[in-house]
This record gives sequence, C-alpha cells and structure tokens, in this order.
Amino acid sequence: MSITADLIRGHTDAIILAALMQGDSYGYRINRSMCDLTDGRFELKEATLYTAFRRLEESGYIRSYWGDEATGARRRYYAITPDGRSAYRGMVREWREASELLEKLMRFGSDGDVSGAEQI
Amino acid sequence: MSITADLIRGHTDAIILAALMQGDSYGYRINRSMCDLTDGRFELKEATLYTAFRRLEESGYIRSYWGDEATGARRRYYAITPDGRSAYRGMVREWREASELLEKLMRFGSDGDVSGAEQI
DNA sequence: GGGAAATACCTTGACAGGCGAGGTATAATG
DNA sequence: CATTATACCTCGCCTGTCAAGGTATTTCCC
Repeated sequence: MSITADLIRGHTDAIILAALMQGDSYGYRINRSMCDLTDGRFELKEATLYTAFRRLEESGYIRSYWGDEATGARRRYYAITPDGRSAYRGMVREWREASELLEKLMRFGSDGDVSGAEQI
Repeated sequence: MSITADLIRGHTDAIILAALMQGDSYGYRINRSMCDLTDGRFELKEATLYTAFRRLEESGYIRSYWGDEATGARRRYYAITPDGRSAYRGMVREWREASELLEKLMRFGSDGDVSGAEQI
C-alpha cells in the first residue's frame, strides 16, 4: 500500500461505516472493495479492521450476525445502525472541515517563496 | 479546538514544516499562527509541538538555535533544512493523494441512499 | 512592592489506534 | 494431497498525542 498509516489513522471507522452505508457486508469483502476502489493503493490491515469492528459494535454504530451460507468459510456480517448512520454523517462533515484546514495550513508553506523573509 | 485530534494525527510534522517554509520561527509563535490561520479551530498542544520538534530535528529536517533577544523569555528558533524542504514537498504530495482516496472512500457511502438495500 | 497574567520553554507518564506476527477452519484448485 | 484463497481472530509492540506538571522572565495593574 502506498499511503502511509498515520495519514489514515482515525479514519478507519468512517471508512468502514461508509462501506456499510451501501448495505450489510463482512470483513474480508469490505477490505477487498477498499483495495479495488483505490486500485490497490489503500488497504486496511486485518488486525486494524477487526479491532475497528469491535470498537464500532461497542459504540452501537454497527451490529453483527453470522451468515448462513451453506458452503465456504463462515462469515460475520455487519449492519450499520441508525446511530451509526448519523455518526457516519458527522464523521464525514468533520473530515471535510479538517481536510480544508489542513490544506490551508500546508499550502501556507508552499506558495510563499517570497522567501528571504523574516528571521528572528 | 473543534476538530478532533486523530484527524490531524500524523500531520503535525507537515504542518510545522509548512510554517517553517515561511522562515525561521519558534514554538510559541508557530502555535499562535496556527490558531490565527484557522480562526481558533485548530491548535497544536504544547507537548505535541515540542515532541515534534525533537523528532524533526533528529530526522535532520530542521535545526535549532537560541535567539539572542535582550529582553523577554529566551526563544529557541527553528530553521528548515534542505532535507526538510524536500520532505515537506513529499508530505504534501502524500497528503493530497491520501486525501483524494479518503474522499472517494467516504463518499462511497453517502450517495447510496437506496437504503433498504441489504445484501447478504 | 506584590500578585496575576502573558510569554516562552520543557518532561513525564498514560492512553489509544495501527499492525506484524501468529493462529484457526473451510473450500477450491492443480 | 499440497497449495492457495477465503474468512475469521488475538496478542503485544510501537508510535503519536496530550493532560498534568514544572521552570524562568517580563509586563501590567492595584
């Protein structure tokens, strides 16, 4: 994966909720669709993913149930709750705000050549 | 501060480098200008700030020297190094890439109302 | 003169999230 | 029948953040 971990940190919950907004799904598939959507540039590590599921379930943002497929490995499905939906919307809002601020703070450096400027 | 810490996490280094791209400065002032630039919505905690300075200096991205003001509390000034400049540019590039991916991953959820959906 | 606030720096220890490394079990594929 | 893919899970380390505490100087008001 090309983007570093800390750039993602704190966003895993929102990402997972976003995926579940599309409908119920399970860990392995969510991870694959992340990969696909980003052309392999981004992938949640399994440990991270399952940690997040626990966290989200404890928060009441998702609930889980075992699938009943007759074949293949068993799957634990997750569904987003009403609380989860509103949390998701809040997270997206916060993310966009933070994103704008960061853009501003970072650009702060790049235009300004103008340099010699300042000192002491 | 209104935006939560984890949304910023991992970006402090880039933010500090951005500030130093404008010219030498010192901790207290950098923090203030962050505050001002974002209308108080964002502020680096002091502990975080000074931890980051140590980290950046160890990485060779900044160097420090004591100011020689005749009055007031002593100030430790920081200057960005050539390595720091190129690191800064890399960080901004990475941030923008990650930012686009995140936007894509998060929006992934929001269009789809269509809700009843459900899958299995 | 005395106290509070602002400026300016710093450290310690706890906490939380990410994840490497390891594990389990089933089914399909060669 | 061994390997790969699917699918789940846990333990323990690492790293960045930050609350809480500290120091020293200057200014401002009473």
